[in-house]
Amino acid sequence: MPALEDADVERVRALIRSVPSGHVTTYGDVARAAGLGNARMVGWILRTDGADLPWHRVVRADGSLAPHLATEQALRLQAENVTVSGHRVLLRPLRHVFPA
DNA sequence: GAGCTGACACGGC
DNA sequence: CGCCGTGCCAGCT
Repeated sequence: MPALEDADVERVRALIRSVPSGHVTTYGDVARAAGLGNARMVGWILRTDGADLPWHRVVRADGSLAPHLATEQALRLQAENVTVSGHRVLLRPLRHVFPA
């Protein structure tokens, strides 16, 4: 019965807000921590209700960024001292892990 | 009601 | 290593 509920959306928003400045997380991690089946849903939530969130701290599993956001996202990340090479971030040392 | 689209992940090449 | 194709779930036309 996995129809996206308001509670799920709020959970995702809270998780992203909990990511400290200078750190980044992945869509997959957020999805798993929020109890969502697919990481695509996280992207969908951010697209609809993520304007007021630090969405730039959320990247793909391999550290790459979505084409349309790549430019601005990279800019914002660099402003937080996050190393960005091209359209890709080094999440190895900066990856924020959510508590199980 | 059916089909296309998308702020993703993963396995191959 | 990086690019490409396939699978997933929900929403929109």
